[in-house]
Amino acid sequence: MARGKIQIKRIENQTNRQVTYSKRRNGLFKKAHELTVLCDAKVSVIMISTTDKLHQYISPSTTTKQLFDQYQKTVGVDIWNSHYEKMQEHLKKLKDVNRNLRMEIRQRMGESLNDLGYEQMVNLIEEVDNSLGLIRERKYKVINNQIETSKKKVRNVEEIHRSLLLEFDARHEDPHFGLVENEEDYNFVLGYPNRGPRIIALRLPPNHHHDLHNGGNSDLTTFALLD
Amino acid sequence: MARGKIQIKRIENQTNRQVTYSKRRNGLFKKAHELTVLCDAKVSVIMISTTDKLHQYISPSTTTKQLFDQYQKTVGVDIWNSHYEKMQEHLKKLKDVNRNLRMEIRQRMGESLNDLGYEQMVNLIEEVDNSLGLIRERKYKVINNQIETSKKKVRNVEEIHRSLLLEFDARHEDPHFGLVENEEDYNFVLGYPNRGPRIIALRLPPNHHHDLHNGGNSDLTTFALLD
DNA sequence: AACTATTTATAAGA
DNA sequence: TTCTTATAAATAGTT
Repeated sequence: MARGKIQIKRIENQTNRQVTYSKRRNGLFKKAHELTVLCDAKVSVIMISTTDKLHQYISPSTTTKQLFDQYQKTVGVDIWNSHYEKMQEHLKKLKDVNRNLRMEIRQRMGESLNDLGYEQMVNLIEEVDNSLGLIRERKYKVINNQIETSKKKVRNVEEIHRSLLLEFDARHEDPHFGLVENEEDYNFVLGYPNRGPRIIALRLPPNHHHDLHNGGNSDLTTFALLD
Repeated sequence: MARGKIQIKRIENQTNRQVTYSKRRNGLFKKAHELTVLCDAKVSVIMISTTDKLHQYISPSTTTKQLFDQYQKTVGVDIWNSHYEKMQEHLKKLKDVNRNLRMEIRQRMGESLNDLGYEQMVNLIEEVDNSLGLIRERKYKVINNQIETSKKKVRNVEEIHRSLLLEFDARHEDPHFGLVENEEDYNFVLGYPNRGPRIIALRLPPNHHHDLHNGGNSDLTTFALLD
């Protein structure tokens, strides 16, 4: 279109083709943009060169995805819906499952019982009753475990106490040995490496911290269960 | 670009805009096609006017879908993914919620209690116990409703019986009238339009069908509650 | 990448 | 819409 007319056919010279591609690409994008502004339209231009390089123009008022969605809607071609719709189905199913689970919980909580027939209600009662039994059972197991370990600790302490008494008796006649070192041993065995408490009998083992504090049972109460 | 330079800004005159859109659209498509041929490239031009009309040019050597797939591969993964990833996040969240709901149910059923501390277990027992109470309450309400409606039906039957007896007495001296029609009336009121059972006192009303059959209560047992 | 002769696109008017 | 045409813009070939 300048310095000579050209035929509209493939430019065989590779360099020329490349140059023309670059020039005309810019021209096209410029025109596309002018159209966008002048006519308030939405334009997407995508081009791929022979060397597989991709360039695109998209109107500022939109996105390529939006435009393609609209294209799809209009033309009715399915580009990515297979993917998309599967996900949406999956989502819907999950939501349904979720709703049912919530319903089950509500019914187990004694709510939303209007939908249940008499028979279903009787079954539900039996189930919840069973569950209650299971949980109570578990609670007692936990308590028993706590008691067992407590007993072991106490036995341990008593044994140490005895051996200390024996040692004390043994050293009674040998005034060169004090009891300081022994006390440290004592504490060490109990899990208090240094400066442990002097009154051991009233102290719970360290792993007793959370489980028994609340729920109506203090450490002392629990200890009362030991005998 | 002719008969006067123009500013590149929205053409306010609606008709002018439309005309310019049409002209320049053709120009753009022509340029796109020239580029396609001259440079052996693939070009897609999609545009949507203010009036939501869609026009497109696509190089003959390809299809819009192909080009867009390539676009996706090269750039669009990101754009597409904004949508996609959000859906996946949503999916993940739903799955999590789902898992938690299932866990709650399992715990209410007395399973998977290992993760619960003592206090939590005590709370759970209290809750399940409350729930059990609520459901039982509901059961009794349902039973009472059934009883109430049964009583009403019975009262109704008794009244009809009485009136039939009266009628029978009244017609005792008039042998022209039989009791066949009366029996049909009788059955009709009870919900048995034709050929109803003769022994009415042992039959439950029709709406009693499912609810009381199982769960340890037979029809007879339930009827025993009526007095 | 810049230049420029020439072609092409197109704004305004019909 | 289409045609016309003066003129702006694009660009092919060159530097």
